[in-house]
Parts: sequence; structure tokens; C-alpha cells
Amino acid sequence: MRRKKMSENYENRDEYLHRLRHSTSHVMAQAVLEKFPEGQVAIGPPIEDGFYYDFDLPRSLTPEDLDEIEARMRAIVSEDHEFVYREIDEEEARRIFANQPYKQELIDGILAAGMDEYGEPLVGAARLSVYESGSFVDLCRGPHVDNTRDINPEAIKLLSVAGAYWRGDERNPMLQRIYGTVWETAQQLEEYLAWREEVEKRDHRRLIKELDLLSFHPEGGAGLAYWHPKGGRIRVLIEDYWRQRHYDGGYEIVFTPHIGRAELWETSGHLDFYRDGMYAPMDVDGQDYYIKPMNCPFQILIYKSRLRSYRELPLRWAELGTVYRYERSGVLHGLLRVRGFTQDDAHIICIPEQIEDEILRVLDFSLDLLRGFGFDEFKIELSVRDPDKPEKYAGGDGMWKQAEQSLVRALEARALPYERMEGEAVFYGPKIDIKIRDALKRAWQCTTIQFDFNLPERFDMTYIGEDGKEHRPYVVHRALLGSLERFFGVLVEHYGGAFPVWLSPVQVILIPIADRHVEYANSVAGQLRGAGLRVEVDDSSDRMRAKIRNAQLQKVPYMLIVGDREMESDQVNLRLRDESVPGSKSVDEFIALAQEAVADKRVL
RNA sequence: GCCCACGUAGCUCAGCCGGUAGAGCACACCCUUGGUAAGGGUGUGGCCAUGGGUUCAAUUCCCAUCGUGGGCUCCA
Repeated sequence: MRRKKMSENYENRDEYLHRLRHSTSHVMAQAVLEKFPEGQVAIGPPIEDGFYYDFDLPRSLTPEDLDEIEARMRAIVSEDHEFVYREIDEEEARRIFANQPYKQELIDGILAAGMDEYGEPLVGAARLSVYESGSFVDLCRGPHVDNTRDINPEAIKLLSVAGAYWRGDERNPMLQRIYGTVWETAQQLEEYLAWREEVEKRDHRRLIKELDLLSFHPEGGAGLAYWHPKGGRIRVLIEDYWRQRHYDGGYEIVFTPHIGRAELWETSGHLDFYRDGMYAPMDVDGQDYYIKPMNCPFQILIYKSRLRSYRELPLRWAELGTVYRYERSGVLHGLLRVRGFTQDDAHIICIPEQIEDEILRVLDFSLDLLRGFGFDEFKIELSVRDPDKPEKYAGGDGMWKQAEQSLVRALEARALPYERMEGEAVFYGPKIDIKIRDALKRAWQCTTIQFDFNLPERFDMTYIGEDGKEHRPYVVHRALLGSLERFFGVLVEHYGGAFPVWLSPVQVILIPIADRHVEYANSVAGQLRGAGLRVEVDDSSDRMRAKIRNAQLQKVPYMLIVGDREMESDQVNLRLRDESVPGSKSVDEFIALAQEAVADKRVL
């Protein structure tokens, strides 16, 4: 009989899971090496929800191989192998891993550069150690579980094989990575697998097709989205709300062209540092024009269209700007990664004294706007300079300090927890990224608020200060939804396609029971449309039950059944998308109910 | 871009070892007028992603291209 709670021997559950997953990856490596004795092993760390191990094998793995390896792992686990830690010297390490070139490289790294086996800087003195379990010895720092007895064989599942470069560098050989997961109990594994199924069910790539929202077309080009009428309807609702909020929030809205002369992109520096992301130029009257990958240079031209006074700052200019970027074919992913997309871009141009207020204002605005769409959990990251390489960055030391301080102060003023990302800033300025957590607790990168110390210099942006002299303004670049495409994809997954009433492309569907009820259904539909609701009448020859099924599958929030009873009493019979049936209502009652749900941005 | 897999009707998918294709749904028409998730019948619909090669013969085998998926790297 196994111990009931295997985690109880460890500090806490997280510590146990971490060790468990790391140890299970070793067990997997043993199973793989038994099958391919000539195989080479790279690294195999624990990751969120599981583990992986990278191998260099004589042939590609198949799903059947995974089944076999998984079965072998269960057997190994049941053999009760201890995980034995041992510190060794270089000579022994070289000998143990004589036929393991990747491990030799890791040994080099540990000894020479003070790097650990994952390429991270080593804490403390360089020390070589191995963990042995069963027939497998790995260069490893641990920690591990004490014995394979602490791994529940019923809670192991290998998930997939994928290519991965040695050390993540595309110049290195491609290895085969096996992903797996392991939990404390079989039930936890079941729950995790069920979660993965739920993720699959909500996949926006499936839902946009089923709900007739958007499509992609091979003949039209990869990574280019086509918005159908229903998707278009939702997009317009998002945009209208966005525009209203921006005007209310003190922004002005601008429009800029889609292409610009090479000279502009030379000035902005994009041709130097962003050329790989840009499409080839087109010839216009002998001049090279580029399709825009970003909106910033255009907005700056608007700024420079005349002399600016400190009195008119801050300027907040927003734009739904469609940009095109070359993304490598392998990274395209539904709506979440496309080649043409519309950013909800804005630039805040202000004097240094205004920067703290402006940052706080944009932070509040972002979170509030996102909450309007039903997101209320966020993961915030502050990306700052790499303190060791100040020469890598545009802008002076003082500017970086002030900028960073304004970002930190804004986060602290709102008591928002955030993670500080050292060295993650782009070269032109520090930034705050806000990732939204969806209904399945996944984090999506949408919002970014970035300082730009590069463009004001390059374009020589100035304003006339109180002293009558020219000064350089601060420019903050921000996108809140990020891009409409990605945001829409996230929205679809968050709601699983069942949008809140205010965003539903069809809010109400009228279901006449028989043909003689169609006329009444149409007249009710007219009243509802008059009240501003989006309504359809299902006058097909389907039976009522089939009509209900179709409406459910289309995730229409409100179904109104109308038959003899409703016609006589001048009512409608309400069924909701959640399958509840509030029943008979007068048309006015229903209108009031629906309008309230819209106004409150409720799901139903 | 790289590694692996995949691409058959609008959609979801069958089609063993080569002999030019099938289901369900959707769609059209007919019958049915039915009270809270699929009523019945008939029918339309495929250059088997595209181009090349091997073969008497290719949807099936090989190569290339395009696209899609799982990853790596990168990113809104």
C-alpha cells in the first residue's frame, strides 16, 4: 500500500511537485536510453505542470514510442530506486559522460563559465554532482525525491514530442523533446487532463469557424485574418467602446497612412533595427515605400507638423492602426500571432514634469478598459535595463531613472503586485506589460506601456517651454488591447464563444413553433430591434427543438419561443443560453431585462 | 526559419499491402406544423492542397512548393 500523501515527506506541495517532476524526467530518460542505448541526453528540467527531457536519437519518435516509454516508466518507478546524490571531480565526470557530448558541454560550462546545467549563472562555487537512480546517471544538481516510490505510476502521462534546439539556439542541432506531466495522485492527473480538454474546446481557431466569426485563407496568404459579418459586428462593438472610452479618457483619435517612404523608416531607425520584421519595399515613382510595421513614426510627423508649446502638452493620440509584420512561418498561430493586425495604439507626448501623472493615468485606464471586457485578474511585469550594459540603450541615465521611477510609483500607488524583469527592457525604454488571466487562468500578453527615448531624438521632437527655449518631450507608447486580432482571440477563449450580451453578434433569436407564428415573431423582432437589440427570427422549417439546438450551438444569449400561447397573451417565452428557462415575459419586460444586461456588460 | 506530423465534399472524418472515392453534418427540394438541444425522404456536392517524379496504372510511393498543427526562437 502506497503512502496516502506522498508530498508529506517534503517541505510543501510545490517543493514536492518540483522534485517529483524533475525526478520523473530522469525516469523517462532511463526508459528512453534503455530503448535507444546509443541515444544522447541533453537537459530535462521540471516545468509548470510537468517536465521535459531533450534527446538526440537515431530516429524520430512516434506516438507508439511514447506509449512504450510511458509503460516502461511505470515499471521503473515500481522498482523502488533510490535517488542518490554524489559530488564528483572533473575526471570522474568526464569519464561517466564519455559518450555524452551534450553533458560534456554542460561540464565545460559549469567549470569554465560558472553556469549551471541550464545555462543560468551558478550560485556559489562550481561543483559537479550527479544523481543516480536505477540505471540512469545524470549530471544534476537536484533536488529529487528520495526514491521512485514517491512517484505515483498512475499519475504519469507523456504528452507530446517536439523539436527543440540544443540550448534554444537555432544554430545548434535540433533535438527531440518529450513533454510529460506527473502529479501526486491519479485524480490530479485526471483533473489536469480535463483542463487540457477544456482548453482545446475553447480553442479560438475552432470557435471562430464554428461561430462564423473569422477565417484564414491559404490562397490569400498565411497569417492574414478575414472578419466575417458576425466577427465584424463584434469588432465594431469593441472599437466603438474603445473610441468612447478614449475620448472620455482625454485622448484624441488620429488616422495615419499604411505605407511610408524609406526616408521615414531610415529616420526612425526601423530599417536598421527592425528590417527583418518589415516587408520588401514597393516602388512608387522611383522611391521605395514600405508598408508600416508600426504606427509611431507617422504620429510623430503629425506632432512635427507645427511648432508645439508646453501649454498644449500632454498630447494623447490614439489610433487603431493596422500594421504588417513579417513573422516567421512557424510562429503563426490563429489570431494570436498573425502577419497583419490592428493595434490599439496611442502615444502620450508630455513634458518631464507630467510623466508620473500620465503613467498613473494610463495604468488606471488600461486596467479599467480591460475590466470592461470582463478581465479582472492581471499579471504585471516591469521590464528595466540590464544594469551591466548601459551602453546598449538609447537615452540618458537620468531619463531611464526617471522613467523607471514613474513606472514603479504608479504600480505602487495602486498597490499592484508586479514582477521586475531585469534586462528585459527594449533598447529604447523601460516598460510595463500587463498580461490578462482568462477564465482558465492562462496569462495573455496584451497591454504594453513603453517609454521611447529613441524616436524623440531621431525625429528631433521639441516643444517650446516656458523659458521660450526648445525642449525634448517624453514619448510613451502604449497599446492596451494590444492588437484587435489577438485580443479577439483571447476574448473568444475566455468566454468559450459565449460572449457577454453587449458583445454578442446576435443577442436574441426568435423561435416560432409553427409557420403560423412567424408573423408574430417578426413583429416582436421589430419591436426588439426598435429597442436597439440585435435579433434574428428562425423561420426555417426545422422543428422547435432543432431551432433551440442551433441557437444553443451558436451561443445566442436569449431564445424567445413563440407559439399559440404567446401569441394569445402577447408574450414571449424566454430561454437562456445557460439552459435555464425563466419562461413567459411581456415584450417590454424582456426588453428591459436585455437592456440591463447590455448596460451592465453582463454575460447573461 | 528549423524538427516532427498532417492536408480526401462547406465542416468533422473513413478509405488494409498502388487499380481514378465514401459516411455523418451542412446545403437544395418534398413531406411533416412539431412546446424547450437533432422529425422523415430525395438530391446536389470532390482535378483526393499544388507542381514534378517512379509505375502499365498514383488519393495511395518519392521529391518540391503552399497551408495547417505540436514545439524551438521571436513577438501585439
